[in-house]
Amino acid sequence: MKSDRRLVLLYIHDEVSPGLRARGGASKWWLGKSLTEHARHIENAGGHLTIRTGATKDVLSDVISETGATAVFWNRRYGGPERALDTDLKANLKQDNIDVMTFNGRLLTEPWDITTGAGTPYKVFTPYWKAMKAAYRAPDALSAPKSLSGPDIKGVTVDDLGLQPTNPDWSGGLEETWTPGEAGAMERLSDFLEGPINTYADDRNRPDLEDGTSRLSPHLHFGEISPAQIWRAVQHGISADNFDESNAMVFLSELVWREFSYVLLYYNPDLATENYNSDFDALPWRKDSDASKAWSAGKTGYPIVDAGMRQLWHTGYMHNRVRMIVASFLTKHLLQPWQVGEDWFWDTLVDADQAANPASWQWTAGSGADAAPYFRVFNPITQGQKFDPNGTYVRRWCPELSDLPDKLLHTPWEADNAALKKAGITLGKTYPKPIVDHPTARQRALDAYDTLKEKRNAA
DNA sequence: TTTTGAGTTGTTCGA
DNA sequence: GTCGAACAACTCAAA
Repeated sequence: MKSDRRLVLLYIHDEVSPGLRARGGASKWWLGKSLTEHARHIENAGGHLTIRTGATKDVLSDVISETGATAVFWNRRYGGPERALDTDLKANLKQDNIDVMTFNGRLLTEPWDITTGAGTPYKVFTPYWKAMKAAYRAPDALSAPKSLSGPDIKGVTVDDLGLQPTNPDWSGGLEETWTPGEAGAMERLSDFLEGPINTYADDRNRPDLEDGTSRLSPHLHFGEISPAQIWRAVQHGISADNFDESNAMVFLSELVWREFSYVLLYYNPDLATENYNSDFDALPWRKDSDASKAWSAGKTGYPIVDAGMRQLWHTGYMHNRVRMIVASFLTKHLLQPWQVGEDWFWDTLVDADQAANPASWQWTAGSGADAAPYFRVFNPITQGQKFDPNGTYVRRWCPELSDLPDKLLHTPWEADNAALKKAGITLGKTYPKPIVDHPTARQRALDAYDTLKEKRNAA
């Protein structure tokens, strides 16, 4: 690029173009923090981030006429409505003789790059993962531009976007949990690489451990760190013998699950609303808003489930193991449509992602790609005992159960009156009775899922 | 074209 | 307490 060319750094806050899914509350909070950080970073480098609101098409055309810009650059998006908008935008700009260049800033590879031998997109994770390992080499990092000078055109402030919650401000727990922005992301990565990566294969399943997982998902989602950076850092560590290779590869495989979700989204734009496997259209969900309300409020009476839902509400995050447990509980024990859970997560997760969130919900429900077999119904009691063996996680998020002995912590309904009294618990008052009986609910789920089999056989 | 082996994360039951 | 088998059948991916 010629050195006399100047750059307008522009963020368009577009809430009006058709088809876009409105951001959830937790996502808005993170976005606001992240934009503030990003703007500060750019100011420090001598540049300026311009923020505008409105339809992307209109904003861009204004900015082009104000500045005389001759080219526009952006990173590609993969959701259906986003692709339609971007394709249209590109065509219009080209018609006006504006150069357009788009880049992959979000993924390791484009969703269409890695295909089966037959040229079709992968639908099973393991062969996709093998192909990715064989094909992908992280590019070397480019150095940051020396100067970011550009015209300082008018825009709005981050505050003007109204992204922070007020009345009530529920963001305290998020605030104390996260450091949005590139610096926070880099710190998370280096902390993770300094130790936890070497025990990742087992410890990633332990919600009671503070550092079992990387917790990079929201940073990845908002582009504060790229999967290529992570891949490169991990590969370097493996080559230098700094990391235990098998543990490190499990971590990379999780990064590739994220890629796989984007393949699914790219080829299935309705991923967040429609069953990937349409057989599931016939599944007799129960529509029970009391049940789903108890679930989202963390009042099911199953401690590991409630702990997870409260961690989510408080911090905008839930440990991955617990996500599977609560998702299985909602879709199987309570037989609520997976979309109900997907929606709730969309609103409350700081890492809510249009590919990973629906892909994971569908995986758990059984309707997704490479999904869990229908008879796999997580037992919320044994999962709690296995992965939160000392009850640290449950005690943290359900403090009203704290004084129960470890042995009863995941089954408070089995405590006798003396034990309950000693722990200061009144079931049904200070902590709910189980909303469903596990064996009964499990059987009900298996029966409901069995009807799909019958329908298939009849067809 | 046909065949073959395999497929994220579990639970329960009975020996 | 531990261990292996059953829980289904289907689709995918590659040979």
